[in-house]
Amino acid sequence: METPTTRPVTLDDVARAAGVSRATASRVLGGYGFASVDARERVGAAADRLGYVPNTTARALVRGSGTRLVVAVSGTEATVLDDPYVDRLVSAAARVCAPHGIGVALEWLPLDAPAGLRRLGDDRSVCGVLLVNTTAPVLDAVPAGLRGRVVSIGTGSPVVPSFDVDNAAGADAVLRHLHAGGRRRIAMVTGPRWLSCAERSVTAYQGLMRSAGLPVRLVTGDFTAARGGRAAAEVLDRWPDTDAIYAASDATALGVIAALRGRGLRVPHDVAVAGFDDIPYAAVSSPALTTATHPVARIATAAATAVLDGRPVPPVTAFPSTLVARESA
Amino acid sequence: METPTTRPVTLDDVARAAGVSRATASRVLGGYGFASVDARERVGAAADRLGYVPNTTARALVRGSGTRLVVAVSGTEATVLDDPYVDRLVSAAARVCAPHGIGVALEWLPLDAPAGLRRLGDDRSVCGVLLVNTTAPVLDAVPAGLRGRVVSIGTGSPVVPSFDVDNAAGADAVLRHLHAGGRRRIAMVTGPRWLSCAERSVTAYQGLMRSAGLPVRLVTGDFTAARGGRAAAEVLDRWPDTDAIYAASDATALGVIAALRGRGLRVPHDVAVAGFDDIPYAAVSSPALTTATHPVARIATAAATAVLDGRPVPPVTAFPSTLVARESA
DNA sequence: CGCACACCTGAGAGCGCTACCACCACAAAC
DNA sequence: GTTTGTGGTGGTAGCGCTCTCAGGTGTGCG
Repeated sequence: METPTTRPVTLDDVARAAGVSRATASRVLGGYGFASVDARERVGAAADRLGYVPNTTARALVRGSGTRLVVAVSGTEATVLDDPYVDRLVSAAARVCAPHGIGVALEWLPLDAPAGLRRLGDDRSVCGVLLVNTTAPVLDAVPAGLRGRVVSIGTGSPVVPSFDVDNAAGADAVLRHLHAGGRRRIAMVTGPRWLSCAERSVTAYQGLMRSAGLPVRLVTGDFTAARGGRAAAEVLDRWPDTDAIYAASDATALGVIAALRGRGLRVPHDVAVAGFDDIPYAAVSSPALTTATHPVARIATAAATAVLDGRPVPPVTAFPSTLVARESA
Repeated sequence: METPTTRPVTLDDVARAAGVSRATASRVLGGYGFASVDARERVGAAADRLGYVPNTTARALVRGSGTRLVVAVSGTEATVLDDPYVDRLVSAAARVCAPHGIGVALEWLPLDAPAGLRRLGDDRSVCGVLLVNTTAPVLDAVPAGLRGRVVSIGTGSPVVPSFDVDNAAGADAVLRHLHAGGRRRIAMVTGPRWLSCAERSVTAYQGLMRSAGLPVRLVTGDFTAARGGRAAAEVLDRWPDTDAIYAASDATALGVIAALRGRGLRVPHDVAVAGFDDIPYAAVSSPALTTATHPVARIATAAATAVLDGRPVPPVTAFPSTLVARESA
């Protein structure tokens, strides 16, 4: 219990106090190999009494296991690091890693400089990498030394397992809801077009519109509210009779609604608006936002767990997205 | 450049390739002690050629420096870990720590079990702790071994330096704006009352109301939108003539606005609403939210930097909060 | 009694690195 | 000539831990 004020308690101290060798103490505390009941009890008691906390740094060194999980975020500019989506990912990963003595680092990995990946692979303190907002070429360039320790959130690839929400299903649910509400001239504000996970929603949108004989009205966005506002203006300028806008993110949808309101249009009376993500503020916006769920924390938790476990993972893990019908559509 | 496929490159490899001893290579790469120009060049070239990446785990072990910064979040229940505020804090800290080879862990530290702090102090892999949403008694209980490696975000204490937004100034700015807009029956939905940083806004509110001869109308909230909605109902039930509500967080304010709208009241015409934080969605809510800034990322960055540097820090660092006047008030 | 096969233990070799220390060469000062 | 630096270098002792390996002590069986 009482730390000797200055020097930290080591395994040697515990072993000495328990009257066994360091090896035995390690076996007991590590829970592997053989150990007599007597030894187990004595070591456990000594560890408790001395307040022993294993030095995970030393353990990681000898095991060669690494102490950090790196969340590598790509994108066109470093400001993506400030995205609430990334915040949520990092935070959930940090929560999963904490009990294992592993910390999370957040780095920006420019898409045009995948060499950074090699450095991560050579860095023995890195036990795994979560690739976010990346592209297939980058995934294909993952060095061999990193295989099995890296997963992608969003973009898929044959070489790196990916975790993401089922974008197509979410888009499908939202668009069917819009259609069921009588909307026929439905525009979509997309995410960044280079992002394959964002593109899956676009494909779903296009497929559904075409099969229903409805016009395809696409405007490119970037998931942000500001861009959503500008995109809404563009939609109305190009297709003034639009009666619904499907935004690829809730932030975008909120921006769309604000822009619509600025033009004197009522939501959902004149134009219905639906988003994607079900962020906390979707429920309290005016009008409350109709959207589809995006279990970001669950995705990050699963991805981090997969890397930590190190077991083989199916190439694609898709999390269901369900409709949340509120007022805006 | 070319990693020998299997075994990672160590300092020994670099030293051998450069024709110097490991000690010299360490000195060159570590940038300390003496080294001839010739040695510097040879070691640098060899390191580049072999693609050497220092093993920060080994470095941390021998230096006794730790590889993780723990964000310890307190609160009444574990769900505070899902707070967007915490996400932002963790993410910003992870970004600061990454270049130093340090990872961030997120843990819940129950207020009634500060013993967890001792464990963190005894854990040699922990290089520092960021205490979030904690209380003065917990801060006073910080073990000696942790002093100098722990800072608090929010709550202050004589023993642990604290970083936070200037709550009082922010509250002051918002309330003066409300008053200037002609509002005289201003209610406040507070944060959790046990949280001293939240209480600073309350004190500012009370002081301002009293000195202006206005009624004090307090309802307790918890920073969430859901609680904000219920609090708004309570305000209107108790004081139906309320003409403004100051919420301790933007999330709360959004909940308040939704509840007001549910009662058929117009914002800001019937009741003005102001928040605190200036979250990204404040600008696109309907009506756009009047609020005061809360530089969460800057606070976390400063706090993490302070812990990493290890230099003495002033007991209190307050970040300015400025009014952002929009439509809701 | 010998032998196999459990179960259990401690010595010790590192993991990759830093930093202390001894040492060398050479130059300037006594 | 001896001392006292001063720039440069290499040997090596650890940091705290895991895990292999050699060596115990028992028990069951031929």
